[in-house]
Amino acid sequence: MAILPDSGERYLSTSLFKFKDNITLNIFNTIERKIVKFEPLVQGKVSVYTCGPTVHRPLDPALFRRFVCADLLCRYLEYRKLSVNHVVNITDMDDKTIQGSEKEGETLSEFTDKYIKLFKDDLKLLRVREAQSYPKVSDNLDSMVNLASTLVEKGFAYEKLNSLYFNLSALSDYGELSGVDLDKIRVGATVDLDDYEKDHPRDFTLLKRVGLSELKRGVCINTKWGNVRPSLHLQCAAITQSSLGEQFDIHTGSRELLFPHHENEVAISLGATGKSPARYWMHCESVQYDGTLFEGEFSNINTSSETENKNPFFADKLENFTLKKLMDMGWRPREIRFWLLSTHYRKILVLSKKALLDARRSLDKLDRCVGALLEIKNGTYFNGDNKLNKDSHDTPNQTDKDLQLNSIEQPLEINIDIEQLIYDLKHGFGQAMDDDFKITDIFALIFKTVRTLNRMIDNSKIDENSHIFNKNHAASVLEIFHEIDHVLQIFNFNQDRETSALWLSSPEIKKLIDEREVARKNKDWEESDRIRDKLLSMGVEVHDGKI
RNA sequence: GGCGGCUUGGCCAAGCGGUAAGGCGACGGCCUGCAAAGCCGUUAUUCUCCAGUUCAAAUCUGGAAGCCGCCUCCA
Repeated sequence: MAILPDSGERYLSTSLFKFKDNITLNIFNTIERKIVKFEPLVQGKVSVYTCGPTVHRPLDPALFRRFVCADLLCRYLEYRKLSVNHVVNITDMDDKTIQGSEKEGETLSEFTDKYIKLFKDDLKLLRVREAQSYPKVSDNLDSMVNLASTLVEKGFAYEKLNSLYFNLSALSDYGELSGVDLDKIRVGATVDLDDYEKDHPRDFTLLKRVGLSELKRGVCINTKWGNVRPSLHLQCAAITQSSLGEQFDIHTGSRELLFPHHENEVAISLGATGKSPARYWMHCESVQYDGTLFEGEFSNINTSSETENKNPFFADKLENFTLKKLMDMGWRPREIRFWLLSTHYRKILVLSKKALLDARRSLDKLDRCVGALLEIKNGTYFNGDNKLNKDSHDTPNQTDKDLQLNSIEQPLEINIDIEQLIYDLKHGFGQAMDDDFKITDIFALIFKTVRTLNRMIDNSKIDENSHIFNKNHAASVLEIFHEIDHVLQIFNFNQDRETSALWLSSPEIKKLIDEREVARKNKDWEESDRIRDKLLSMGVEVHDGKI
């Protein structure tokens, strides 16, 4: 008689084991300010647009977050068997890239190509799924000019001293996305209005006339309004239209972009096509730096304000932490990805030494569990020879009655536990992701699972016949870990210690282990500890059992 | 000045009307020659504060305080 651990629900309805084909994904839609059910425009397909980087310097943590959040979305949509078309624009023609290239004495494309490569390298390191396309602004200038023309024809844009501006007074329903009230904003808070000749200070730039140096370098478009360059707002609006059409599914970006950028993208679209470009808007929150990343390293430095100003590290701002810099400081990209995912995307994420250390320790714990599973699966589980020996000698610690009970009841019950564990993991993962990507629920679930697995492994004699935890169990658990890792990309399934066989095949390591065993048997602790340190420095961890 | 967001243990972080998930850290125990890892146990009568609604509030309502983002440069 076995006890069903879950009241038997999954035995009654096997369909619970599989996800339904229709989408039940719920996401927070910024424009509606609530969590809504996601339904793609075209059955089975999803179009996603993410505001890309300006390629004048390497990515900073706020950008990492934007792309890792978009990655989580795209990977999950694919996990749910939807075909994803992800477009990320690249701003390679703006004030910063032009100034940067001038400073470096390079052509614009020489300059931006370097940073485009860096951008893609960083994304790869952070295990971000490659987008379907990365259209460059400089390759889409015609579509921008065409879009601007349409706006002029429809009365939404006007020319003033060779620049083109969007006429906000022509659009009645401006502000729906960000909720701004045009009558109450403080105009000129971040812009020097003297630089512009707009009819109304609220109007925003579509095409900006270029200066003489840009004209000489040919970094401009010749239009009927003059030699100009597209504004950021026009860039994104034109690229979404030319690559995804007048309307697409999901527009993602960071909170900072909501106003004015995304609001203006909507305005351009409304003016040109009468439609809002994206049906769903997803915004991730900002990243903040708490100044602790170099704590300890410079503890000897006196922290008076004068010293702080002199020490470049104390002055470090969030945007100075490039991926390379973080890696130079010893943080692995996987740890950075884990940190980026560890906070819900709509909450502020803090970059701190503690946060990264937490990520590291959590991943270590996960890796150890996965490492053990891999070894069990491969039949090379090596928890110290002693433990295995001990176990094989210790078995008859039970009465005949116990053995009888075990052979009949316990195995069945424990097997069900493994199935239950896998079911809970898969089901819990889908449920949490469907509920606006409740990633913290998933991490809680994973670590709960790890503890359960450790307990099973601990209490089990690992061999072919183990009813509690054997090769097949390990393989099944690894399979489900693999499955959810297609989305999360945080597991490490290629650990060096993947097989103890690898160590044991190394004569040197085998010899050291054997030597250490002899030393331990002779109670020569000094020698034993010395060998242990040596093995550790070679990346081999020994876990002792009883002598 | 406007709009929006946040405030839960030492730290991170769930919870969204039914009596505080999970992780890290710390402490105690098991295991060990000692460690490490793992396991077990302890670690918030209480959720920024004050009122209110309710049989019942961290969760709803009203008010206060603190912190943060954005306000048509750039992305």
